[in-house]
Amino acid sequence: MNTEQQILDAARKLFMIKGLEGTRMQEIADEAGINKALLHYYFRSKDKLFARIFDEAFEKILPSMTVALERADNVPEFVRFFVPNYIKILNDMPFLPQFVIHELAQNPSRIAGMMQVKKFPLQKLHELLYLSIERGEIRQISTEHFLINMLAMTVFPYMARPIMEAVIFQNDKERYERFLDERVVEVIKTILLSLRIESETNLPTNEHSQ
Amino acid sequence: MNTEQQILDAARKLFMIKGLEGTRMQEIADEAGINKALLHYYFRSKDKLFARIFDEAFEKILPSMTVALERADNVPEFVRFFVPNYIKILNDMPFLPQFVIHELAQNPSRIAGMMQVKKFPLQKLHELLYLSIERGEIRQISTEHFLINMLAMTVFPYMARPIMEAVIFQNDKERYERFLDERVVEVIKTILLSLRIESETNLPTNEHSQ
DNA sequence: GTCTATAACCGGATAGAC
DNA sequence: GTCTATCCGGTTATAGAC
Repeated sequence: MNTEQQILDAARKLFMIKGLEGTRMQEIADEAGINKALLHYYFRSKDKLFARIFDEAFEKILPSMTVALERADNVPEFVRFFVPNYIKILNDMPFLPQFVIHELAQNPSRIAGMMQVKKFPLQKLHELLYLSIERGEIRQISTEHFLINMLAMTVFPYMARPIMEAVIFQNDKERYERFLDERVVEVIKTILLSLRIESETNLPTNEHSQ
Repeated sequence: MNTEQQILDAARKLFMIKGLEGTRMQEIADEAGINKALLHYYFRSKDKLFARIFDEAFEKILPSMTVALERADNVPEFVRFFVPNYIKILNDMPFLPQFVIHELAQNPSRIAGMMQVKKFPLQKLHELLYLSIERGEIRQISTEHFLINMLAMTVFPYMARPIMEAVIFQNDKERYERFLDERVVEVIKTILLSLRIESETNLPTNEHSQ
């Protein structure tokens, strides 16, 4: 396995949890099993290495929404496709949202150049939602509140894990893992019920579980 | 106004957004309008000053739940009391959750000594919820999922603001503020509907709004 | 209590041998 | 490409005058 990739893996692991300022170049070198000077040989500076990791992380945040919208013909279909797929990403990279948000809070300009932000298909979701509302299939709700509600319930258990695991689960890691496994079903159920789609009360329990 | 308080105010403001590693002692001194050496005179070290701010912040996270539970005789009452009160705290300190979670992710042991964690009245909420479920007033749901759903929808719009404001609201700060104002009503409505309390469909819109 | 000056340390970056 | 040794700037912390 080549050195550049080892560095990127080590940097990702550390930056994700400890952030830009909290991570030492020495730590990255140790984690990658190489010399500190090599980091500069491959990436010139800490800032450049970080930018690479951040951009790569940001890439993973938005596209799954686009995919889910392309495949869905109605709101329940969208929810049932989006939630399990997003949770799959979160299981792979549990610190992703926390990382991106923390760094964006310090340096909002990082988001400026990102193309995906402009391409974000909010309009597509809006049309899907309002078609359903006009048909009387779901209750009146704004696209923004709907989207934030769904994202919140999906993402929050991962972001807030340090405090939730301690306060609610007395630091029982395994119980928290099991709790996270239940989220796919629970989030879909809660979202659809809150839209008052009565016929969706009985949901399949494992079709989308990982 | 005394120097110690000025220092604490400055430190809180900066630590909240930039974190422990991201904040310079010089910045805190400048913000407080005093000399850098005075920081050490009053708090000995950066770590000790930070610990003071962190503990004080953590204090604000849990108690409002306890209060809401003490005053509530049933689930809708609890939700209607908790959500607006928590949002009031978040409006005062929008970075509070992000701050606590980020620092807890680096150093989970910070939570170890906190008494409030052990005092957290999960059992009380559990009893309230299961009484309602047995009475057939609300659907079957675990206390943990219910609590996380409510917290997620309440807290997430504040935590994720940097990315949500950019992606969904094209960095329109005022629109985001208005969106946040709508959350009290929207979160209560979504939670109660998702529990299938049909009679709660029509909610008062301003009783608890700030 | 508050300041200036400085010590002590740490971390990112570079030079240069191999 | 990879290493050791070193530089240099910045940051925390302290000494000591007022």
